[in-house]
Amino acid sequence: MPELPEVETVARQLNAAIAGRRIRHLRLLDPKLRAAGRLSVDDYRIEAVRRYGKQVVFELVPPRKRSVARWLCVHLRMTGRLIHVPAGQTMDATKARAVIELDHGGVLFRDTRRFGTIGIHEDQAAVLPAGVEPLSNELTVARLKELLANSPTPLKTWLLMQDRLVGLGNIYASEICFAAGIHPARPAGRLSDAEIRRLRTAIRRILTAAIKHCGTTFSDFQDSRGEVGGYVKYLKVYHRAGEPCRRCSTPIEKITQAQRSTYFCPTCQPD
DNA sequence: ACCCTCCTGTCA
DNA sequence: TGACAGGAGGGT
Repeated sequence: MPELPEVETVARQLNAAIAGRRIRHLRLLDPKLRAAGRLSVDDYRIEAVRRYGKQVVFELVPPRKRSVARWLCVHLRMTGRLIHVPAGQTMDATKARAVIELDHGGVLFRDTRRFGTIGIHEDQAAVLPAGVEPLSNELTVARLKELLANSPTPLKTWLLMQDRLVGLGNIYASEICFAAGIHPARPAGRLSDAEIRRLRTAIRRILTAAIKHCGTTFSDFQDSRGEVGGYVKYLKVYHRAGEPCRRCSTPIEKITQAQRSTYFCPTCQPD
């Protein structure tokens, strides 16, 4: 489910709802998460909730001034959800892998496939993603060209590599290739300057629009308020195999790249 | 570049 | 019953 726009949506909503709250206790219910809890976050105050790459990061300040700040990092992977439960509402933890109990209300971590992870860190450097944030000023045409240089990897697969750009996943990678008019199998390092400019524009335009619509719900994404993402109706190619291209009516094709589905229009994205 | 694995649920 | 699903790490 969650790629950059979905994670951004959840982080913004949680920040608005619980910044300033104190964590009473982080309850790890799924034994798979046991390793996360070696550092405690109990009694820490939530200064802010932000997106780092695809992670939702709770920036924490310690209860006593002498001790050091901590970062509680949640990676939702495929099916993770963070649900804000306001004070006074009963927290149904039966399907939760973890519960963040706050001084007022709390947050449930639900995650059907249990791929999601929780980590607690004491230095921010360990939390910062390796790749470039695609919506930051860092992503100039020149920087993108540098990142792409010499890579033989097919463009769509390249877009999923989190040590280059962070935050893109399977849905938006296909959508971005379509918006840029580039075939997903083109070697990333062999794009023309004009194509690189189109690619950068597409990355920013699609992500910004998707954030504006609170992400994409394909099957089960829900934000922290339990609502679905509104970007689904804007998808041009993802999950539309056989359906007519919205631009030229050619049937959308589906191929497999790096064991994952890719969707594209063979007319709008010539080889 | 290919393979598999971690899990569970849903759909053809 | 098998294919597939928004992610990512590992191995060859």
